This record gives sequence, structure tokens and C-alpha cells, in this order.
Amino acid sequence: MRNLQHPGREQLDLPAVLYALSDPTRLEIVRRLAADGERACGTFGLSATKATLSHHFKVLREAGLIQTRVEGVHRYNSLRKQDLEARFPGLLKAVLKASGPC
Amino acid sequence: MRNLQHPGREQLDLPAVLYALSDPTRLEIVRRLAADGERACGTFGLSATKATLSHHFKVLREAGLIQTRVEGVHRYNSLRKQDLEARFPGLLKAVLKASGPC
DNA sequence: TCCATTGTTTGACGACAATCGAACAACAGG
DNA sequence: CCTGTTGTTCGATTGTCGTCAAACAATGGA
Repeated sequence: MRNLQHPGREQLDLPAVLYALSDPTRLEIVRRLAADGERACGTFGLSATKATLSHHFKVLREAGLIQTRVEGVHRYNSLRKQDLEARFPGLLKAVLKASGPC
Repeated sequence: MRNLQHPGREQLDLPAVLYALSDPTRLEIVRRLAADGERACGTFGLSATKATLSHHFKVLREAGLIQTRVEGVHRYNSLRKQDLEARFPGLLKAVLKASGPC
């Protein structure tokens, strides 16, 4: 549990990324990370339980959308903007723009 | 069955669009429509059965990605490029680019 | 009118996904 | 140590998805 798995930049899979983004809760997480930068899991104020949110973060992490840094008792999540831009140019920006004003 | 349902431009829903694109078979259909323009359902040479393909076309249609025109015994499908571009600027282009060379 | 073609619908099946409560693990501070 | 905090994992439930075969519908042509 100390070391979290993140796929490499070359392993990012487009269908998996699109699938991860197709859930409203996960899309909201990504929007906030894009707007506010790094955040701990518990600071999103979403209405799901801890277990459900942990599941969504896992889906996002395994799809390569976010990376999670462990520091003490917290997990700080951030968007993998550069990896995503390198692999899928313009995609993240288009999705964020399409998801409405921040 | 004569008149097919297509959502209006304003009704296009981003999670639904991303979900529709997150299946490899459906993504391939979209890629070919983008490359070749209008095509009948049976001309894609995909390995799934008629029933499965019909299901995928329905998902794409109901998400607003394609429109289907009935002519005789054929259903001609085309990408709703302009509606998609109006609602989600840059998204389709980024997805197509990310999905590999045509 | 009969038949072949094209695509949809139905019903079924197995696999997977979203959700939750409860138990667990790791850590920080007293 | 003990305790509270933060987040993960487990087990179970409920629902959805992708897939297929079979039946059906609509059309055009022989």
C-alpha cells in the first residue's frame, strides 16, 4: 500500500481514459484537480462515501489520469497533464472546456 | 421504426459521449465514419454479429455522435461533426487524433 | 407474390461496475 | 501505547453492458 501503481506514459489507453472520464463523479474530480491543482482525497466535498470515492480515485489512477502522492496520512492527487498532453494532444483541454465553466 | 430518434444539439451530454467513445468497436466505427464519410451499417467489416453492431450503432446514435438516414433497405450513418464541434469544441478532433493514424 | 437482403428487437447469459457498510492499515499527536 | 484521522480493501448487492442466436420487420427485385 506504500507504493501506488501508475501506468507509464506510453501505456495510456484511450478507451480506458475516455471510460474513466465518462462518469460524472470522476469528471468532477478531474475538473477540480484541473482548477485547483493538487488535493487530498477528502477535500472534494462529494456526496459519495469514502469507499466509493476511493474506488473512483483508483479508476482514475489506473487509467493514468491522476497520480497519487502519499504524504503522512494523506494522499495528494494531481492531474497528469503533461503525460496526457503528450499522448493525447488537446484531449484534456477539450474535455474540460466541454464540461462547462469552472 | 421508420423515424429514428436523435438527440438535439443542446441535449448532447458529455459523459454519454465519452462513454460511447470508450468502447473500441464504437471508436473504430467513429474513426471510419470520420475518414470515409457516410456509410451503411453493413460495410464496416467488423467481426461482431449484426445484433451486436446494431447495438453499438444505437449507443452512438442515442449519444448524438452519429445520425442515421434510412434509404430503402439501408441505414446510412454519418458523424454529427458540426453538432459535436458546436457543443464540444475540439473534442472529436482530439479523440480522432489520439486514436491513431487513419 | 415469393424470396433474399439489411438491419432491429427480444431474450438470455456471463462479466463487469457502482455503491455501501464494515473491517482494516498507516500515520500523527498526545 | 492509545486514540482519532485518512484512506484502502473486502464482501455483498444491485444494476448495467457486451455479446450472441433467433425471430421479426421493411424493402426491393425476380
